[in-house]
Amino acid sequence: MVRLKDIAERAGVSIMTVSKVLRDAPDISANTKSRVRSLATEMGYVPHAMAAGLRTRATRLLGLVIPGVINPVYSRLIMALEDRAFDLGFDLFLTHTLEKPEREEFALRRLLARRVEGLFVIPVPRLGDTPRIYADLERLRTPVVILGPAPEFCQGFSRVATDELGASRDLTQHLISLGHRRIAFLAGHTVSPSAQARLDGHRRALRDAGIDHDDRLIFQAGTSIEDGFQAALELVRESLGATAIQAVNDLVAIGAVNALVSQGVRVPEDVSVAGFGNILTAEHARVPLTTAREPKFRLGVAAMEIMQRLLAGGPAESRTLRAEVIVRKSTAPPAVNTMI
Amino acid sequence: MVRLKDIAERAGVSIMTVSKVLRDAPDISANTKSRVRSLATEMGYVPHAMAAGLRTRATRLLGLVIPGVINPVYSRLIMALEDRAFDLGFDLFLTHTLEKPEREEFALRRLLARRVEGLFVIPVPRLGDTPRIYADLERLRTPVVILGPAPEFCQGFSRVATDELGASRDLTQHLISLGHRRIAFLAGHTVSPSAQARLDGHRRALRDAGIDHDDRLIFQAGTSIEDGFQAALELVRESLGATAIQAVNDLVAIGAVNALVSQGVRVPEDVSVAGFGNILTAEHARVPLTTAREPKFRLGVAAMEIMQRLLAGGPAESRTLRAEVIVRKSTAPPAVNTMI
DNA sequence: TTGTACGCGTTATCAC
DNA sequence: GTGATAACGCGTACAA
Repeated sequence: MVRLKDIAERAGVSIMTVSKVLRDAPDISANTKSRVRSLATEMGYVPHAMAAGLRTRATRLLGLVIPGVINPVYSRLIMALEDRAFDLGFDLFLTHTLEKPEREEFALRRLLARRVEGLFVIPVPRLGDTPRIYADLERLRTPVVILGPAPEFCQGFSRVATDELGASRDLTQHLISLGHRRIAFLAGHTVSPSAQARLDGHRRALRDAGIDHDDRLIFQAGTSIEDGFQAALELVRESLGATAIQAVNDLVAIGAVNALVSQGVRVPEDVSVAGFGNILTAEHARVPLTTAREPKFRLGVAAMEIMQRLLAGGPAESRTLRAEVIVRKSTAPPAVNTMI
Repeated sequence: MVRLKDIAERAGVSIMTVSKVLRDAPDISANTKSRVRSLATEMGYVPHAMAAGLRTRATRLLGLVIPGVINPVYSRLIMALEDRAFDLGFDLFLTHTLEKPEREEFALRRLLARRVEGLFVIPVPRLGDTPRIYADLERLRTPVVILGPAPEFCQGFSRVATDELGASRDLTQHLISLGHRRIAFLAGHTVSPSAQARLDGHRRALRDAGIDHDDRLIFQAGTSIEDGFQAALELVRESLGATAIQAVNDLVAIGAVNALVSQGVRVPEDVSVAGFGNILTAEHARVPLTTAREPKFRLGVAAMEIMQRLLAGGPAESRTLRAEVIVRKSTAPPAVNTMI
């Protein structure tokens, strides 16, 4: 590889002069600049960012530590994150924890050895004390932004997250505003805090609207298309008079739509279906659904904004963003004679 | 940050000795080793990988240049890639091209400046001559593995890809083996080479089985759930006597299932539906579908294998992997009296 | 406007 | 077994 030294020799100037030219320093004559520049191009010079970083003590490196890119819930967030970081001149390391604590610890230590200036982390959930590596991160004052719900031991770090309860409430309110009074809720797994928050939001909206909630309308579904399918089938069998369905996520909602149409129920003419839009991207989920899409894009931008302030020496800060309800050619007011 | 120098001073030995201890060199006394090691731990020493890399001229850095992690088609591949790279001690840069040539070029140049030892690239498709950056990569002899279908100007590089034609043919053969003779095909966009390959595979299977292909059974769909829905509706309207449907991908297939059940057609009892399994992960697509899943995991492993050989100085090599047909409680032989 | 001296944190080499 | 010296490629500080 071509070094500054090589260019300097061929140009008959010092290394320093070449270095200054390539960084466009003001104290170099136009003449020298053009000569050195064309030589650099001709010789195919590629700067050595790491060597420069060693000298300047600034690596412009960031680390992303997530369970895995296979989880589509976070892909928008990651896109936005990388996009902003790239434009700001940072390069981003990608590491997967696979939800394994040892692997997370190992990955973080390796990134520290790379001298990353900051870290974006989706922590591996675990019980017990603060893991050693997290204590180390705090001690080293490494800028860290936690993405999404943070476990207990991450309280000291900055954080960006979605207001899931609020989004779910908004979704229910939307259905209520259309005139729906009996809304079935296909819930997720009870152990999931996020699923719980969505159920809570749903309940709060009902309460705020003065609607008695009927616990029979709440079904334990799960998180997949098939889970939604089965739950909706059961719902139809029980004939509870629901005119709308809200699902814990969009996959469950799609399953519900499948089940409904298979039973001759039209969507959304007869029954409205709404769900939290995590998994399927807008381009794919072209089914008659109303979704509360998590503002993942804005989340990514916010995360990078916070990172910048941390890098500038600012204190930890957290932000919770509201989701937006997106109505896709879809939700309808309750049909007069059709109930399930 | 603690440096070797700091440890050396406190331990009363030379920097060199500390360096050797931490790399577990054989020519250091057990005594010195344990003393220096405990001191390093106590002082919270974190090695400086970049400085070491500068000296050894080995960065153990790889770059991943893809359109965006939002595209679920490649997420499994990326998972496997990162996993293997990590275990082998490589750290991975993530950069998005967003399908923009300028951005791709810029990203690649930045990674070269980081002195990555190799690159995994999903190239931005473009017409015309070999882009400058690709010519540079060849000239620099940078180890590059192209992921997926490669444009003309990437012929010189290594490559891993799926045999899409073969997978589609396998899928059709599976349907044929169940007794289906009239199989509708919901095709993708004609400009997509990949969609074209899948159609070709379908046709070849029909021909090999001696089945006349009826062009009316081929529908232009697209790539989304909604596209599949519309195409299947039209299929039902036209009453062509199909007993099975094969879709260009799993989203289109799901849309088709939706459409069928909405028309009172049972799946898979009445009509079998099959599709290429790209988008939805196995955990999510729990609908009655048969899929030919691209062996993304194996693709990622293969990509890293090739990269290792390139790093060792080996020549460019390419591998095409077969997909596997996965039958999910799904495809059924043709029903006697039900045709669409 | 250009050049010299030195250091960033580490390791290869070879002498002791 | 241990350490002195130089070098990796570059940039800061200051002198010329």
